[in-house]
Amino acid sequence: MEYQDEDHLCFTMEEFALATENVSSRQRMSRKRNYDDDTRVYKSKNLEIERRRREKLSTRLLMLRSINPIITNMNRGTIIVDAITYIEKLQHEVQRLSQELHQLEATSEKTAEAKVDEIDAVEDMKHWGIQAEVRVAQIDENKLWVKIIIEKKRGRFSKLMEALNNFGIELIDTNFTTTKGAFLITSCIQVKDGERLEIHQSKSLLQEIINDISSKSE
Amino acid sequence: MEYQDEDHLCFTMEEFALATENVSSRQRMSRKRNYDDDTRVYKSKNLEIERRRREKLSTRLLMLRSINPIITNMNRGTIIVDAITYIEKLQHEVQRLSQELHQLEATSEKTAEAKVDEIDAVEDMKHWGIQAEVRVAQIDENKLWVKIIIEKKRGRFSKLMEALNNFGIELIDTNFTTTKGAFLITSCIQVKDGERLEIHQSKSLLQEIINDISSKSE
DNA sequence: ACCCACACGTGAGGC
DNA sequence: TGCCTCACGTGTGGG
Repeated sequence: MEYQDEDHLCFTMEEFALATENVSSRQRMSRKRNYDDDTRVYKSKNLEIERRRREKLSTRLLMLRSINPIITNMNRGTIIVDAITYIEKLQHEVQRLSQELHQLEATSEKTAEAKVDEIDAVEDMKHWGIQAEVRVAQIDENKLWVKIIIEKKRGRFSKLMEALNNFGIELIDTNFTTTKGAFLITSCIQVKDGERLEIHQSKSLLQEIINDISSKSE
Repeated sequence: MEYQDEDHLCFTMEEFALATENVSSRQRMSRKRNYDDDTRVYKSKNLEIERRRREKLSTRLLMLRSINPIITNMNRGTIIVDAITYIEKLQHEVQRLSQELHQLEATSEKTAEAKVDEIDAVEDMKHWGIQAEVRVAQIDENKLWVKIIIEKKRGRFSKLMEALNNFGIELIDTNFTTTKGAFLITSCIQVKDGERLEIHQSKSLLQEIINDISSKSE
């Protein structure tokens, strides 16, 4: 835009030489830079190259200025210092965000990790050769802790609930999760008042119920 | 480091003038820049100012180079283009991180927001006249989050499971707890494939189911 | 020898 | 007016 044309450049060079040396007796050089009939005029070889270099650098500075939103001045120096402050701000923001994200992931990844663990457990179970797992532990005289893993099929859970209810087993606290291809049920169950609770019997009963459900839904 | 001292600078300037004009008759200028006894030597007024400006700009460029870790070359132009690419990379990283964070927050905040939305639904439930509480929030296009509080009565939970199963509702994750006189069920449910999921319909359906169960077990 | 990048001093122009 | 920034052409040193 404010670039002078070639002639004016040459003229400026001449003026520069004149002002530098204050020589008035020298004849004026030709307007065309490529003329070399006048051997007094020295033309540097890397004139255009230097011109391209300056142009490229200016373009890059303009690009640098264009991508950061915080600009205080159009100056060549302030472009750089603005870029520096912007880079620092971005670095701090990245650090803050990654830290925040990491912190937030730490809380929500526990479930994912647990799920992954369960998936692995299910995979291990398939290696183990049995599709259903029943574990029973006694909590107190009429409470049991139960863990059940069965194949995931529609309606099995409600049937299991119904069967347990029919056998007088009451679920106190239950946690029920589906992972790919399996139900995982952990529950604290309680037998009816008056009935005696024996861990092996309960486990057999649970296995019978599960077998019944599995055979019916096959 | 490769900065020449003042004397050499002056000498370079003299050499530059000599080479430019090829004047051999002129006497050599003094080494000190501030001498002006030789009036032939033209000294621009903004020489030191320009020198400070260049020095400052060079320093800022070095600072700009020092804060970005990715440097391909020591060149003045590559410093700028490296800064540009680094800023772009930082911008993308900030955008990615914030988006990820926002997305992660949305999963945990959606339930809260939905809960707030459903609170007035719960208020409507009191008009319905039954002690049961049903809250429904949408997780994604075919998943709902459900919270149910009903009176604790034997077999209600299994009946509820059965009813839900009959209506094509599948329980993915369920947490079931009995406290004094009540069942508390929170569950992530999923409708059958092909069925469309509408939150108010699902809530009405749940309310009907619970109402039916409650009336039958009265 | 060439090429490239940089520093230099200076004029032009804007405020 | 002065101050400040920029573009210019050139010399120079390193590869």
